[in-house]
Amino acid sequence: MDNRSIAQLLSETADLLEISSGDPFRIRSYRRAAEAVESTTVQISAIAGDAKKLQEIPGIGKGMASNIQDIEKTGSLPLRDELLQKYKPTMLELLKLPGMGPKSVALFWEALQVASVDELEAAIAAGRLKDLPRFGEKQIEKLRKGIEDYKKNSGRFLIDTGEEAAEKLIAYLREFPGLTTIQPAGSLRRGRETVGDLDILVTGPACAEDKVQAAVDYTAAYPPIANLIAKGQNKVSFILRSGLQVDVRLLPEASYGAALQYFTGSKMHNVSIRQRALKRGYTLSEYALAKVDDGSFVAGATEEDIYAALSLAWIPPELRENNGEIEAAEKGTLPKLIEQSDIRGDVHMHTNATDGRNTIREMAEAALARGYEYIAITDHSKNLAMTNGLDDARALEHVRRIREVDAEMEGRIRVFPGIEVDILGDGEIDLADETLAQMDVVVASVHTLFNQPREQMTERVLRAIENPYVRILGHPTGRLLLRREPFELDLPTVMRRAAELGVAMEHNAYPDRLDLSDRDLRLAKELGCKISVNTDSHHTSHMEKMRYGIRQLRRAWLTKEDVLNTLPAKQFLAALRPRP
DNA sequence: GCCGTTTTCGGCCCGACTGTTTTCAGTCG
Repeated sequence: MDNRSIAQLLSETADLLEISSGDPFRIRSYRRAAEAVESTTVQISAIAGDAKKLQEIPGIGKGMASNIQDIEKTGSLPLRDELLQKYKPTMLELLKLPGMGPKSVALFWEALQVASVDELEAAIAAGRLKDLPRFGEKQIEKLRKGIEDYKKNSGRFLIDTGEEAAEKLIAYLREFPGLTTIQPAGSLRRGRETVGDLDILVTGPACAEDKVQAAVDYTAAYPPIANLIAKGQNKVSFILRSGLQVDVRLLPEASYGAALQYFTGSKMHNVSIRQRALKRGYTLSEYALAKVDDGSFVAGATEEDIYAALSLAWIPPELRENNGEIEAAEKGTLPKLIEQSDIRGDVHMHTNATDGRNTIREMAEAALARGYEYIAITDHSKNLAMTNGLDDARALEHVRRIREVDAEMEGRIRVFPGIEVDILGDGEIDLADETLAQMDVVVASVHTLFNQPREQMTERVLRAIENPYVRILGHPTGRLLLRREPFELDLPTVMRRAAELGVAMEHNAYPDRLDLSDRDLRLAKELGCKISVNTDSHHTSHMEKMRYGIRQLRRAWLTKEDVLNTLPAKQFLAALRPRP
């Protein structure tokens, strides 16, 4: 079993323990172990036979090592099975609703025998929550909205989950001789935040009509398949253990480009493209672009051929949403979209001084290895007590250490001192101005403000960015996809003021918290609001998540010029709001 | 349940915020 699945089982056990009001420290151990398994570079299944080796991983002790061995052997662990006798697996789903924690899940179960999102929805509709302690009108309304939102998104997976699943499957398919080109299409290729299912296109000599059956059989034998839905001439559909549905299509080389174009979508883009084809006497299908009158082949081997035959420049998949990209492709005015290699620095990251995993030096080395020219270390401030946030004294001491590391790196990479401060309930920043004055990068973070009316929220954020030391507004929408609704914040007003003040807007690149939607990003550009795309890395390995942020920027038509951290170090600092 | 040591057990990141409380529980990061 892969690390992620093991981590998931441990984490589920922690959730179940919490619902059963188990020992909080024991619960934390399971959570820590889950995190350790997820973030370690060691492949757990490879060393599962050796309890000693397992215990070398920090956070894994004797008991946890034995739990992991049980997981490898049986696919579960005794404690989890035991708890699942008492509670239902669907209760874990309830925890995903905003405002729902283990105590509420336990309460609903004990008082109402409600154990799933559907049952909760029915209970709310029937007014059965009214007599419950702690549940007044507002709480019930919040839950109702939360369920609505959850249902809208459920069934979809975050892009990184989709991408990982795709990469594994592609690696498997590559083992089969004669499959030369294997590529994901659909929303994964378009770089959407979430994917509903995976479309994988395959071609090569082994996909020729008389040979394809062997490749189809091989695909259908992919070990992680939980449920094979269909196996036909050139298509295999299945559901993975994770619940993700996958469609693999094996196509002859001549129609590969047509298929890629067709299955990449989006639907609206394809409708427009096909209309355009018809106007020119062509018809476009997933097999080819052909003449309407005699059906003769025009193009199909590559996407470029097809677009060119329609007098269009090739359109990057991220733009294919029928938002003017076809007109731009016709006129030759498609933007040169930002690329990952344009990014020169990542200016929001944490170290083990607070809740990060690595030292300043380790973060700097990892960033250097990625080819960055600079980073900013922005650990948490004291308000986030749970992260061991820095008070003024510790923050200043941290600045000193960051400067030391900066010197140690001898110019190979710059390491800027910074901090991620919280915006408090009154719009104040939780550290003194004298402390902030020592920082190159002050990220004022919205993420601790919750559940507030839109006006109040907006007012506090506006107040916070008036602080002259604040240079970047962090987590501007506090958006955690599939988990919570976006903050109620008057974003245009905030962006307008940020633009006036020269405060940059952060776009968090992390897949589950891509802060700004395509629309938000376009709006920022329109309003002249500067954008910095950061990973908020808590571990050296998190820096690679930058690519998801870049995809999102591309979807919003942004170019290198629209993003601050494509600038060299000095210009980057100069482009931020001037310090008092 | 882990860790570190005091080698056998005690300590383990906690403060803000909300809604429903009439003094606080639950959730969040």
